[in-house]
Amino acid sequence: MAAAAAVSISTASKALNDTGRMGSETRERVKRIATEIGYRPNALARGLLSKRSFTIGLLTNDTYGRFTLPVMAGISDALVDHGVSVFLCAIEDDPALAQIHVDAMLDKQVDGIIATGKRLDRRLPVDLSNLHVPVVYAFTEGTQNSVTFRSDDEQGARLAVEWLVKIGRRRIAHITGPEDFFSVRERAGAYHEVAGHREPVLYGVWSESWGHEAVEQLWKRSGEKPDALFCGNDQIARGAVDALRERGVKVPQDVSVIGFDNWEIVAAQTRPPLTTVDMELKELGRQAGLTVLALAEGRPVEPGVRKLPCRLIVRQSCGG
Amino acid sequence: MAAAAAVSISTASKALNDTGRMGSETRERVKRIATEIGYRPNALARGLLSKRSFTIGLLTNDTYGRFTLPVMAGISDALVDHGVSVFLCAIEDDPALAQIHVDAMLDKQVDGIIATGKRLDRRLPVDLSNLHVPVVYAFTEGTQNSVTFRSDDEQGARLAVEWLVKIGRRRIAHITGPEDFFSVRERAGAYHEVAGHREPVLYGVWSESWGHEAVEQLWKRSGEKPDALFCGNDQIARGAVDALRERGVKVPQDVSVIGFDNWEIVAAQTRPPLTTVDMELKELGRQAGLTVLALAEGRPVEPGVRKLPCRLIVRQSCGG
DNA sequence: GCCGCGTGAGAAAACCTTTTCTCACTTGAC
DNA sequence: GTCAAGTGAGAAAAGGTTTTCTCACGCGGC
Repeated sequence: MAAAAAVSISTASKALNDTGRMGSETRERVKRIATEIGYRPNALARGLLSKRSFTIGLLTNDTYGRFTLPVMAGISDALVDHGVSVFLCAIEDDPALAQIHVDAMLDKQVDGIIATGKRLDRRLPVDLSNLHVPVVYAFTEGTQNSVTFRSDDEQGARLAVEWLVKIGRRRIAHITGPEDFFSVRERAGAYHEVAGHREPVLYGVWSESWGHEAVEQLWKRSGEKPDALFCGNDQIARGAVDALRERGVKVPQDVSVIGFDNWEIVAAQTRPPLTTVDMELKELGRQAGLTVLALAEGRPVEPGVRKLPCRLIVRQSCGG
Repeated sequence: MAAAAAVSISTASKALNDTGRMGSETRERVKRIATEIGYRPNALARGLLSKRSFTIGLLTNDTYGRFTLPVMAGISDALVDHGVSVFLCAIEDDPALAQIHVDAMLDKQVDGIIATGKRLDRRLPVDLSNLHVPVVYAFTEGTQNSVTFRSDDEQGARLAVEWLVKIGRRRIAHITGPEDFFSVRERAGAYHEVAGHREPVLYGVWSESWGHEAVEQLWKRSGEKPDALFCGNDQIARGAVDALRERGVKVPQDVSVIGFDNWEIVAAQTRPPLTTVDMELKELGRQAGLTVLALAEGRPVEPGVRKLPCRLIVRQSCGG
């Protein structure tokens, strides 16, 4: 204890926290000695008293990290300035494991929990609705009266299709993932609104090979070919670009392609590099982090779903 | 406090922990009431007394998560059974940020720290050598007298090249990353030992386009072409496979290709799917986790570098 | 009938902070 | 010279748990 090294006991606390009444020279001396001996207050003891552990739990079922990592980076980024640390709990869709992690977090007196996933329209396999700590949902389905952050897929899709229209494309096809994904339906809806119904929507799976196959289907049909492809994610877009190259169709001269996700590793390595929609997941995480913090501190937060805008990342696959 | 609900104060503790002397019917009653009211001991208070927080810190500079995520999954997997939670601290090669995170972890009385990175031969930008908590290094360069876990890249490369030899390939080329990577040199060394010096090693960067370009170089040369490519990672392998396909060279009929990393997203989506070397990073994380735990509990652990064996994942890019 | 021992359960200290309360001493005013 | 006010600093409690210590009671043995 720093007090031992210096003078007293409770005086030390007041000196270090700039509280209480005391002579300025005493205060300075205590502070100096504290830094000299490298004193660090025990956060456990402090937390015991203040009921705040400066710790939050992050629950995710996204083992692969495609979506979680940027979200997490944002959360950490936002909270580190407030002295808050993050427990990472990967639960892999296992309800029992999830419960174990939640219990461990609660035991450790987390100030709040952020639940995140890999899909907007799925719940985590654990019920967080009646905890005595605040819960915020990020990129996963929340409960009634909760605060939920998600990307605005409709706006993102609109951004992409409007861009294609703006650069003069008229026959825009949409190759995307499984129709039971909420995001897929939202993006397809925006696509229809902006592009009209001149070209079909091809639903499939989230893989390069589907992108490849979808292009085969489109180009085998009679009639005019599309002059642009709006793809449901970057992997599909990449498969599509590869298929076009194999057919001798030039990207972006003959066909413009836009992806979704801005997954650097795919989008930037595609030839040509993909223009794509970024969901700004780091910003999403940042806001989620600040929101749990607000709730933990008792500041009021309006419940509901917050849709965060996407951003178009322009690379070379569009031309224009 | 459960005691209030039941009978006494310290008796409750003894009842729940199966310690002390007391009537079995009292013990049972306390336990029953505890579960009824959903009592959970406060880990902060417990940690304050026991000097064990059942918390460890994971420090990483791998923002992208390619290597860290499996390692982390392994750590979490190993420690969750022991009631240990993990603080994730992403530090992005920023020494100041790293120090902030380390300080926060120490304040929160972590029982130990695991440092992990994206490269075997680089240090994290923060000195962890004189902390009063145990430190274990995983997939990053450790300090003198520390415990360090790493993949055995030499053995992994040997596995790959021996496999190629076994299926009858004789002109095996090695396309890999920058020579200043320790892993690159180890893998190239093993390659030379097993394959001899009949084919060159092509050093480049960790990208698909380099794999693509390297194949161009190899096939433009006069003389016999390679009948197998051992690539330094899956991205290079993928670029190589794409280049071979464009040249009309059949994989695996004409040329066998092996990658490194078993990065599912690349290896499994390549056409044909890549045979590759898996570094077993999850197992590496698991062992690192158990090791900090051992150190935290005061059990002796031999310092030094532990090399963990890689495993060959056979898919379709090799034939044989 | 008395003493000692075993048994069950509570009291108290300790862990480390923060915060409130109290006390002693100084100083200024009348 | 006395009293009030003000100032500096320490004492003590609280937070929730574990552990050690103490105490009261009942029963068996002599």
